[in-house]
Amino acid sequence: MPEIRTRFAPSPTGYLHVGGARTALFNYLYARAKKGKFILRIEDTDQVRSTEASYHQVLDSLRWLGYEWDEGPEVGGAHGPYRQSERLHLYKEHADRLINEKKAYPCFCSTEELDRKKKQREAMGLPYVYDGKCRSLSETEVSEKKAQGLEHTIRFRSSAKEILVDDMVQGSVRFDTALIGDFIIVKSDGFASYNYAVVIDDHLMDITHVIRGVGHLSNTPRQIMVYDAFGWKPPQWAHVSEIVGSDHKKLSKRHGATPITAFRDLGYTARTFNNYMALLGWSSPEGHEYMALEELKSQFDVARCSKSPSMFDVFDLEKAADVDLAQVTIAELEKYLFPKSKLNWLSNQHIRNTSETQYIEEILPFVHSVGVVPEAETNVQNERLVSILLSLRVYLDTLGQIKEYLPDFYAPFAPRAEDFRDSEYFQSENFVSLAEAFLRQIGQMTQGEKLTHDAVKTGIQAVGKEINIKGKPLFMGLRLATTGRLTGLELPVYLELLGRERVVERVTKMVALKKEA
RNA sequence: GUCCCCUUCGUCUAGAGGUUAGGACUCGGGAUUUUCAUUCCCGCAACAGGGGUUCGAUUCCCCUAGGGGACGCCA
Repeated sequence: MPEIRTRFAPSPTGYLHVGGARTALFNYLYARAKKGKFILRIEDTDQVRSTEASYHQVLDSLRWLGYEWDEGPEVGGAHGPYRQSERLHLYKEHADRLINEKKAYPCFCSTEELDRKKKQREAMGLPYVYDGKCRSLSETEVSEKKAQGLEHTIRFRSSAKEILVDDMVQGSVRFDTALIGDFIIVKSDGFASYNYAVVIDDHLMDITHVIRGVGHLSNTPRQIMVYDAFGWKPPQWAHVSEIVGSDHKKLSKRHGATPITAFRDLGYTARTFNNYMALLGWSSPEGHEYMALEELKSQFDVARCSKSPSMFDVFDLEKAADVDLAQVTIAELEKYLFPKSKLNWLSNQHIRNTSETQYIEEILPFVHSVGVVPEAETNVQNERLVSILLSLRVYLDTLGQIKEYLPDFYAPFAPRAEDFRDSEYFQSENFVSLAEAFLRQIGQMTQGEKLTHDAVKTGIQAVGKEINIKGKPLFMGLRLATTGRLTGLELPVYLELLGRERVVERVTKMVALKKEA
């Protein structure tokens, strides 16, 4: 059996979003699952819209996601070059061959003329098909027109027949080529058009499986005609369902066509994203949902892909009305995410299940950007930072959320009386005696002794005995007195991480606040 | 308009001609946690509608409705 070769062929006309990334993922996974090769090809024949910046963005995104390509730009390979703009000679050669064999012909019809005819057909309620005006131009007519300097395109000469697309996902789908007509394979600027270039490239690159969005299904008969004209064998087709936004429409700027890098910047890991995207339209035969890339690489099969579209449902569109989610800042974008999405749940699972070292390594850049931890302490050697980060990880849906928690441990403590006006524990008459008793307990500890988990526990018990309260009032009162908050980590852990000095400072400030009030 | 595709809990999905239609996220309730969270248990919630075929259809066929996609010198 020949080696399986898949490819991802983005056009560098924008950034990579979830739709494109998922197509890349499927191609990558299929190649890996079948021990084949994954090829990256850049389709930059649209001279107007392709940009170098976009090219770099796309590669950057692909690298972040971890889809190392076996052949492609910046890696090379035996089937290069891998940018269509560098393969022009190949398209030319093959187009000449088709013209010589009378399977293609030059067309001098102007855009205006074509537009007019198209509108006429539309007005009659008919699908637009090229009328074949230039189909039987004689050679002398052709050279005359060329001599006049008229621009021309090259059209493929199609014949009416039925074409059966045998698709691994869609099944057998029939198309009538009479509805397609003679389509353009070379544009007047001399560049190959998509439906033609893709065939030349896929054939020359020995692509065995074309996995792409179902939007391409109706292009497939055109491509099959080109394969037939050359006498080549078409690849296996696999047209996977499109990903739609919460509005049930194809991902658009407003509805989730957010650059994949935005999710990276928010603090979702590539592991999370790959796992989540794999679940959009595919399911593991074992029914697993939480999966590492390794499992995906061995289990994925395009044959298990669903035909129905899946919704990328992570944004609250009610909130995001009139907002272009592809343009807003990361901080802004975060506000429009559903906090309880499956994506967040998966992300949390991945954060808490990775190794401690990997987690620390990955979160450090985010810690850095919060800006409250002193530069000198922002490293893996800092025990306090590391303990804090490890205690907090169960709470994080994204690495970026660390910014919610860090200031509590590092920023100056400045409680304000109005924040506690409605707190029953702060208003309680026991509050001061409770706080002071705890302060005395800490004071009894020898100089320099660390406020450990256990020391806090025994301290709390002693306070309870002394003041003669127990239960919730004891704990909540002390929590408020020592942290200025009613929620957070388990109290002993919390105080240990805060450290003796900070705890003393907090209790002192809280007591002062209470006495003032 | 023409052609193609789709429709299982709110969402991601499993499923097979006979199942109490399963799981996950969310949501609700409870237990544990002397807080929130975590964890655990329980629960709510779906086969778009109508016709066939069949002993039996959510599963196969047809129609309707709704949705999506394609119909470019874009890819």
